[in-house]
Amino acid sequence: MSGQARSPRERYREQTRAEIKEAAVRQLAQGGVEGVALLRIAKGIGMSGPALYRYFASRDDLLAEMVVDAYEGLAADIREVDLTGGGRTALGALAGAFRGWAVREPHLYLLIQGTPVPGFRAPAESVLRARAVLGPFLKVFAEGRPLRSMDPLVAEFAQWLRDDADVAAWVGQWTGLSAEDAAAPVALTGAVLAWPQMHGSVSLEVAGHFSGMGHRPATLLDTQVTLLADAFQLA
Amino acid sequence: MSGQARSPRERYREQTRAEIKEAAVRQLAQGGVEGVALLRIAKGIGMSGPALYRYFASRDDLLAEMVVDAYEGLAADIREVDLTGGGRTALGALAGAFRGWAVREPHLYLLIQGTPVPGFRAPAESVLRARAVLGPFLKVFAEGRPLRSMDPLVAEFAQWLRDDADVAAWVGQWTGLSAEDAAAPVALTGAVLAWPQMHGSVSLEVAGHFSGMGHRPATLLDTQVTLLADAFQLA
DNA sequence: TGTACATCAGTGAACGCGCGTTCACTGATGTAC
DNA sequence: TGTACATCAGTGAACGCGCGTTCACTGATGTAC
Repeated sequence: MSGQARSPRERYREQTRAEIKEAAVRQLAQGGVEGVALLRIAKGIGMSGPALYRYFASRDDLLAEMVVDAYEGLAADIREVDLTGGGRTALGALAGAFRGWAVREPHLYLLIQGTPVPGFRAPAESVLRARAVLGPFLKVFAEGRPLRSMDPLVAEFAQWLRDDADVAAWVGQWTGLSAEDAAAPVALTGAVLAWPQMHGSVSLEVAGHFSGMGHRPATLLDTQVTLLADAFQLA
Repeated sequence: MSGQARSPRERYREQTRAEIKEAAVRQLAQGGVEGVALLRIAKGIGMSGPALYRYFASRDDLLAEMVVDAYEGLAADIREVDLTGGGRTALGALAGAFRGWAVREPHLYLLIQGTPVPGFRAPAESVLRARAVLGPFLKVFAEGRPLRSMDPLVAEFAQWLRDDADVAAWVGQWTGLSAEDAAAPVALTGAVLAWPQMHGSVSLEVAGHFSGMGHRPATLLDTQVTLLADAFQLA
């Protein structure tokens, strides 16, 4: 992560941490969140149980780090999408990257976007990571000219933009717009509307609810993207 | 359920079964699926643990019945929606009923539409119940005239309709259309597209992912419904 | 209406299991002089 | 370069917990004659 010179011990430590997290992800894939068990992880990588406490303060700590890592992984894929050209092409590419990551890491997608784990408080850091995921969508929708039917939703997001300086800063960072610009609430509305659109089909696909149905999930997502692009009259 | 005369013993038995399920739902609300524990349920209703085995063969059996009940509850709410008039008004009412039930019973919504429980196979019966939920949507979309951009998806669903007699029968039952009618795949496409649209915003709302965001979830859902109604040019 | 028997609801004890976490410890690795 | 000490990684034993499920049983309720 940092470019600082690290001692062999530090290098080894980080390597072991990574190994533990990899084992945890493997267990997540097999048995869901409840299947992530420290003792079994330890056994899996040839350690005794208590040894893990050298690396993570508790099971919840490990889970919290996995959540942050997952958001970061998704955000990284989104970040790599080429936005030059903008418009509905860029939107489709973003949505494709979103779905691509989710299909590749279904258990991780469900970890961060699925049923919340009872008693487990998501780390505050994950909100920031979630914003990194949606950021590029802001850029695309800043060029949008929404249909009249979007007005009520745009109005609500405009209000939010006025009330919440953090959100305004986030929008500004990705679009260069200030909260007063008329395009700012449009960008925000588009991005936040894109989220449930994508989540709708992607989460059902990843959870297996489309099994036995005669359509390609990608076609479904493309169709949803088109609806959205039309509503914002993207080029 | 049936109108048959039941002995006092049978009445008592059903009453106890219901009581057990109510306690299970209460635990589901508190601690998620993993929080549903037979021993704790028993304690909650003043019974000893093993007594529950008179009523349910296993924990999975109880869970399976809860899933079916939940689908039935949602389907019942949907069924009561007044569809006279049709068009986007009817669609909005259906979507509102869908969200209304989910918001009222968030844990049940997550049970049937959220992250699948690892190792737990959903009962086959639940597929039928799920179709009961989507049935009324078929009726509304049978009147739709989809935009060209819907063509790829409609084509895939038309193919499915040709391949799967069960689905064709289901569509016929709600719309009176045969699989050859051009309107049949349109109805199917609309209903199945409405599902992820609604699920997208409803599941994020119910899972708490909208907390701290400055919009009314109902407005978001209405907007998604409008996109859909436009795409099918509903009256 | 009364009696003999079958069915059913419910109990308490016990099973084996895997879990998260703590503790006192051993031995290896790094650091200061 | 060598020695004394501090830091760290890892272990084995043990804790208390709650779980699903089985078993042999007791007592109440229903049924047949």
